Amino acid sequence: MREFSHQSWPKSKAEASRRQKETASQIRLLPLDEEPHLITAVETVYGNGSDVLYACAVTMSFPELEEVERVFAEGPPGFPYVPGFLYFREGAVISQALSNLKETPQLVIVHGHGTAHPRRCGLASHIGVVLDIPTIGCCRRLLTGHHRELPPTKGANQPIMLATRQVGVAYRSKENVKPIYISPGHRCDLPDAVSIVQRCLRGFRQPEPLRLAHLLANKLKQRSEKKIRVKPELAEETA
DNA sequence: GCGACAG
DNA sequence: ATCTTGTCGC
Repeated sequence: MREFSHQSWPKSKAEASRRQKETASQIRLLPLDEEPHLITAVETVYGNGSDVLYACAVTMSFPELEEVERVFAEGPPGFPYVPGFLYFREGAVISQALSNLKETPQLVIVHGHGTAHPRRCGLASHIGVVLDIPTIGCCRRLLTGHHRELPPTKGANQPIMLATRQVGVAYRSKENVKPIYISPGHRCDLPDAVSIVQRCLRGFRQPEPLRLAHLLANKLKQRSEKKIRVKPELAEETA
């Protein structure tokens, strides 16, 4: 996939905020220009103690949802964790993982928000603009905005409102389970974002590509950190 | 000033 | 995100 164009990372929240406003002006929320055949999901997990991020990107056929490719990357965060500024923390390692893909997908689902963001430029939107690819943000928790309560039934949904604008959808992807939060990132609109995520569900809370990316990113992390765990009460005997 | 706050 | 065992429910 397209090579990541290196950027400098901001040194302050003010600078980061300014970058987001500039980037937001480049976001295009239009219907997908083609039915995707390949969908990639990318997810990052955090190392224990060590300051390392582990990213995994998984490509699946669509709508069959069979895995076709998995790639990884790891590296240091580019920014401290500050709610609203995830791109500057995870963007580099995510871009690196995506650049390892042999085949370019027609759409990328990012674990994070798209336009459901204080400056309407969440992780998914920023990744989409920088790499010029269609993206969707799919998140487990709300960062900003509000929505009415959802019935417990699968498929229930409510608009996520930011001031008077709808920036996404709270969607009950599984009965009696907390909703997921869907918002378009770039080169995709809200109806298409919701439709695609719906069609990626396979009985779990998270859409299948994201669920798999999460599992594999954690597998990479555990292999990389080679943890040796011993039950405390058995430590003496073992030692 | 206070609360809220993706990973 | 993570620290954390068993447990309740589909």
